[in-house]
This record gives sequence, structure tokens and C-alpha cells, in this order.
Amino acid sequence: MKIATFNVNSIRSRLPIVLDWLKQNEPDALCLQETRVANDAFPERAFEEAGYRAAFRGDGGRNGVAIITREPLENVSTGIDDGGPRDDDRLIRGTLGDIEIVNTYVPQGQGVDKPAYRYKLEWLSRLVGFFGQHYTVEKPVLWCGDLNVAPTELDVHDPKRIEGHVCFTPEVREAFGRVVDWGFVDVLRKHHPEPGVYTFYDYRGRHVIEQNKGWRIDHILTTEPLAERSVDCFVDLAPRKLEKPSDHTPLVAEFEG
DNA sequence: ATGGCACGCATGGCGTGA
Repeated sequence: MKIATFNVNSIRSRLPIVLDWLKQNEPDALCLQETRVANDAFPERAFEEAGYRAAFRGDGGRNGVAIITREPLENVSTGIDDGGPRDDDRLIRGTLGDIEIVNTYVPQGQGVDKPAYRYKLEWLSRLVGFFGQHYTVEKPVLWCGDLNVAPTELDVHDPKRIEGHVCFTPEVREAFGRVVDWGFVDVLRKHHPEPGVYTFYDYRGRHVIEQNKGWRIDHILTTEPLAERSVDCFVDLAPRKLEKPSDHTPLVAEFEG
């Protein structure tokens, strides 16, 4: 079972790259974030013609998530259903085989002095309850997506410079850590403990790829029973090097069974 | 020291991303 996550920064702009990537990599599931398209304009047919089906949720120019699968994704639903703001455009989940997949686009936060940052911290806090309500750590559960948190100093190219950024503050890392403590293993780190592994490279820097000036803010985390089945997890930098790339690049995990 | 680029929405720049 191969499962990937990719923030595409507009699925309509990134469709050729995504379709090529699907063809070359043949994942069982590809979780997308920042599709930036309303449901009625999602390019569903293009995925069907590629042999995949799509579950998606979006409301226009911002946010938006999707799960692309070869086999039908079951029990699809969206949003955090705890009575707070549902935020359907940032969370989509479903069952694939014996794996529960939760694909999220965690709010970025804009700035530490902005309401969006409080919302981000609250969102991560709500996720703890969400996982507790719907899942158990004894079953295979996979949480992935653009989680907008670099968990440690190993996960940014210049920790001193990035200190205080909404994706790297102590409190956002703690908030993320509390979700992880619900019962998740960072699958990338299980296979790659070394520094310099990143999933995001800002459009604005020069030579960011060559100089490896990235951030690791996209993640695949699983409960222990699924982590035990993981045989590989890696970042695929190739799509970031193409013409008209996303600023993120895919993260892939492979599991036995 | 601290820019910069891309996107959607909308048509002239703005809000957002990280």
C-alpha cells in the first residue's frame, strides 16, 4: 500500500504534474491539499481517465482537500464534527482497505499576532479530540497533509531565522506535539532521521532547491500498528523541479499489506 | 540585511500563502 500527500497549490494549475506523477508512481492513495477549486469545478474526469477516483471538498479560491484513490474510498466525510466551525475545506477522511485516512490542510496562521494564529492553535487542539472521538490507536490510522508545522529544528533549513514563524513557534510545535501524543508515529522520521529532508521550498528564494533551503511541514503520521508495517517513506523532489511547480512536493509512504 | 513568487478572483491590484 502506497500513500502520498501533496500540497498542489491549485489542482487546476497543477493537473499535468499531478497526472504525470500518478502515472509514474501509481500510489493507492494521493492526498491533496490547497486544491483551490469549488466542488463543481474539480477536474474529476481527468482522474477517472487516469484510472483513479476522487473524493474532494472545496469552496473556491482557497483551501480545498481531496483524496485520489484507485480503489473506492469508503465512509468519506469532511470537517471537524465537534460542534465548532466545521471547516470542511480543510479536512477530508475515508477508509481504504483496513486503513483510516485523515487528510488535513492545517491553517497556516498568517502571523503570531493574528486571529488566524489562535484559530490554528485551536484547530490543532480540536484535532486531538477528533481523533479520540473517531479512532483508536489500536487500529491502522494515517494522518497526513500540509500540517503547517515544522516539528523540530531539524525540519527547517535555518532555525534561527525561522524562529517565531507561525509554523515554528514553541507553542505551535507543542500544539502539534499534543496531536502526535494522541498516538502517532512520524513515519518519515522512522526511515530518515537525518537533517535536510524537506517538503516545501518557497517560490521567492533563489536557488532554494540547489541550496536545499526548505521546510518539512507536510507529514505522514500513523498509529503504531500501521507504523510497524511501514517499509519506506521519502520525499520526492522531482515535481518541485518541473516547470510551473507547486511550492510543495510529494511525501510518500509505503506499507506492507 | 531580508527581498522575492504564484494563485484565484477580478480586470487592477488585493489577500493569501509559509
